[in-house]
Amino acid sequence: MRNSMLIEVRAPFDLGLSLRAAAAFAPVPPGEEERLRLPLRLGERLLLAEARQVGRRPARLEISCPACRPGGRDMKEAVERTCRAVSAGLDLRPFYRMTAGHPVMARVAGRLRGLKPLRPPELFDMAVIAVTEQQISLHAAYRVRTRFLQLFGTEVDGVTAFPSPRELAGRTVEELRACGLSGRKARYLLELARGIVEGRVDLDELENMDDRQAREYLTSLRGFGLWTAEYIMVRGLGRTDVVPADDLGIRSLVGLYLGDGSRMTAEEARRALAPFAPWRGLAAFYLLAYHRLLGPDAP
DNA sequence: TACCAGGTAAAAA
DNA sequence: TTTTTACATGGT
Repeated sequence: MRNSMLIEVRAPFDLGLSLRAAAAFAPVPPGEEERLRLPLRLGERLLLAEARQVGRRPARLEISCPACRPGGRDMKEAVERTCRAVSAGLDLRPFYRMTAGHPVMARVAGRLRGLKPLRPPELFDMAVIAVTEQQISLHAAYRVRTRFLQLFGTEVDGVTAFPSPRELAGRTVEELRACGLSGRKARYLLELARGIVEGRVDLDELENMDDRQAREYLTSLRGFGLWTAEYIMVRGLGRTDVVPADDLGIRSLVGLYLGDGSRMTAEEARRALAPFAPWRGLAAFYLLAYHRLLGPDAP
């Protein structure tokens, strides 16, 4: 056994396309990167896993973890976590079958074949991302998050990992505000981090909940409203039927591609996406990715 | 300079 | 109960 493994993932899958789509949401020039580099927390250790695609049909990834013990339990977990991060088990074919007859979605899905949503390595990371993106523009949120990572993150082989809940829990509101978070958001994140450390909150439990339960659990946390809960569900948990319809970007985009071009209300966006159940979240994700990579705003 | 931007909870009415 | 308001940063 080596500390690198070949893993078959559900085809169709295009890692490079998925990476480009993920990168297109950040206000920085897209890289040429074809590898996924993923900082993972295994127990108290922070280590880097890498994945690159080595086959299309069947779709295969080579997953490596230099710091893992060859054949060890840590290697096994690194592979599992990496698979989860690339939505390896997601079967896109039923989604493609469903969109095949749709005047807009057929073209969108056809141009993005093999695109899967990439998930952050930890749900806590996703919670931080979601809270930073509340209300302010994505660009402003990105700047805040960059400072957050500079101040509180840890670098592993050139990739900056988010702080663990334990690492963040020892900070103060003032320290968090230094990266541009509002006092409110700083308190939300500290409250979450401390809740996790003290065992009152367990984000990993969300994996075992259905959509309704997860929505309820997340919205019971202070600072986590419906938008944040659904945003975390679709991006962090890979829930393919969940759409944060309150989201300004989604309302604009659904209006643009499935409506008359103007921004919809949340209710209109929900109605417009209803025909795509149980793939409403994936449909919205494909529209977003299409718009960023190939649409009028594409570079 | 304003105003808006992938919201939310708390205050005020 | 429902409706305002404060909050942070960054682009236009």
